Amino acid sequence: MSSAHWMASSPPQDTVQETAPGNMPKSSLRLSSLPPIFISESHFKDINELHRLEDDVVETGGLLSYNLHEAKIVLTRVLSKKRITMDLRSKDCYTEEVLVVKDISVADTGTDPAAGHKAKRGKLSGEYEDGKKETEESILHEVSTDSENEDEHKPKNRSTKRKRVASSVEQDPNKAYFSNPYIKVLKWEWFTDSQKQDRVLPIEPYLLYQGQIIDKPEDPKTPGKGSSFTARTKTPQSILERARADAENDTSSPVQQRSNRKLGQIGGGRVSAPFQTTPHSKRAALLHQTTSEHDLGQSSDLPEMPPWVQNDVKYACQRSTPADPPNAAFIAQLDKIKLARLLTGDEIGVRAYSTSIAALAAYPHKLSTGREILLLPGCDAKIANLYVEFANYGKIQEAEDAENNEELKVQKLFYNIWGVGATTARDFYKEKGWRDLDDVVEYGWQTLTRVQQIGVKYYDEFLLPIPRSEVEDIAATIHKHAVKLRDAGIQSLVVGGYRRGKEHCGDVDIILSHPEESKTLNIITDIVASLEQESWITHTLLISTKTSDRGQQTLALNSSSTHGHGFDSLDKALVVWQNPHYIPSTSNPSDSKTKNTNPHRRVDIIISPWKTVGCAVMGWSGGTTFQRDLRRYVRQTYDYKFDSSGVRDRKTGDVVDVDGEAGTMEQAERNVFGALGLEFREPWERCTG
DNA sequence: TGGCCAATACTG
DNA sequence: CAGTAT
DNA sequence: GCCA
Repeated sequence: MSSAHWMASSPPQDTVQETAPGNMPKSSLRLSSLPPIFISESHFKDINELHRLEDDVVETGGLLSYNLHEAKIVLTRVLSKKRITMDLRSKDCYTEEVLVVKDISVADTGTDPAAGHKAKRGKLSGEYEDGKKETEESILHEVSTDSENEDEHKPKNRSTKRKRVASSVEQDPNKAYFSNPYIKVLKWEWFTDSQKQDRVLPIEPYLLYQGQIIDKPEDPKTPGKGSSFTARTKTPQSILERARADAENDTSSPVQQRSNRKLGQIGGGRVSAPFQTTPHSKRAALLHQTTSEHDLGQSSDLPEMPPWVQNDVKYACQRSTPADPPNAAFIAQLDKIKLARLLTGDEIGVRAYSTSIAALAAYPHKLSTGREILLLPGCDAKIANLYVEFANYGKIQEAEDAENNEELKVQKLFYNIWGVGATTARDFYKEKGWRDLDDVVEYGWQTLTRVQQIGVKYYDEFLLPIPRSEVEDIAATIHKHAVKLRDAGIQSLVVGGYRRGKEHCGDVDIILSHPEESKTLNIITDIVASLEQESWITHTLLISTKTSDRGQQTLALNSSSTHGHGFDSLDKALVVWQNPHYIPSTSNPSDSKTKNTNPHRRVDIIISPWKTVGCAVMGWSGGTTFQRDLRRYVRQTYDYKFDSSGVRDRKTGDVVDVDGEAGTMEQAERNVFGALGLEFREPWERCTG
């Protein structure tokens, strides 16, 4: 359709590139006097749509070009500058932004979405003087400060919004633009809108980016990875890098240790698909079919299945799941695939792998055969096949691919920002075009939410594992403050990963309660304030006081009903914690009185009324799948609704007391297990992942 | 083949 | 309302 | 991806 059209490397204006005789446009729009046009394919559905649109442009006499070094106009659906420059670069077109566009009058389309602001990154982690309350506000101030002082690096300041000189009538408003040699990236809508109006619209409101073509910059070093921040960062890196490395090692070590080398290497035979899903009588068929040559020889005797397998017990809360199961290495591979599902937004996949993994984690024997897996709830042919591959080769291609995928690696980086989920991580990558934290800071700082800014700021520190002893210190401090604020009747318990026995914790979760209900009312606010005052809490990411609020309302309206507490959720505060007592290292006295380098920690403080504290403890102590299955179990067997703030009958809405009488939080939790017909599981048996 | 993995609060 | 967190 |  087009080869003739875009070859034009001749001067733009005169190349009245008439379209093929046949297709005269219905529109009278003529673009033939404009410079060559390039259409960026980003965000177009498929190549066909792109071709169609190219045809549209050609029909108007537009001079299509595929060479960015001759095109002066680029039409795109991408909106962010960052992404635009990336697109250009991918076509081997390196540019430098030119901010001032033309000499005469620059219209002020106050809405220009691309009036880019680049927040200077500069001070990231660890760079802030702690001073006292370096609260959220201070961050925001820093932000705005940064962004104001900045933006100056281009000689011509950006959109110094000059008022339009109402350049009269039909002077060509584009002329001043096309008199310069810069490449102009316009919103695609410029074309479609022009089509609609049958005239060449001023490009100005659609101008996203204007760039001057420069030589391909040398990149002598591209440190790329190793640290979340690239060399651009001023922050001293050694600590951060080590920190990150530690964190990563920690994640993989307990799992990877268990070697699988004994398993592999059965012949060189390729494992194609030993287990296949067949619509009917799938399982039976599978059990007899296949496997003979793939099951590593030890074909016949399977170990005796644990009771929960034999009895079709499928909820993770009904079985024991240790932290270091025999098949941890295999599970680690599945975790990689699961992460890929997570990052790509495949929630169903995440769910499925979580279930499979939980079952495998509860399985007490080292797997010997793919067939075994088929017996486990939540596991079927896919998982069995993955196991066979793992057994034969010691690795799983799909997992390796996921792990090495550049795009996923970057998205994972973003996902690890507190306050950034999979969707946003993908958005950062795909739409914004960011590739590392520097990009986030530099190009998007002001678009981040407050908590995301905090998440970025302490990115590395939040990834650091917290030793148990420090968890205990933090808990003791919180407990102490609670007692001070109320009385010695306060009880507290560290839950989360700590309670499950993890050596290193990702955060600290602590539940506070008091046998007297009135003593927990509004205590969350008081505790945060008190801890803030003593500088333990540096930021409050989120505080939820709904229960207390409701309590007060109920009390106000109905002063007689002290027990009318409809529990919905627990009061809680998610905060950033830092030990304010910095002990300067003797070896490095230079930073002695300089700054507190104690790492910032994520701490969740949860308040529970005593009468539901068992539910709170239970709801906060298990692994994710344990909790999920607990809710499913409770729904399925009783049609109740389990919540960390209590249990209710789904039909009547009535509160069901599962807590019973208890003197301690642990006892209360045991009561809940019993009341729900569950065998008690120690916290360290709830490591479902 | 469709449903599933819960439930709730806060933020922008 | 979508997104994220617990 | 598993299951009813």
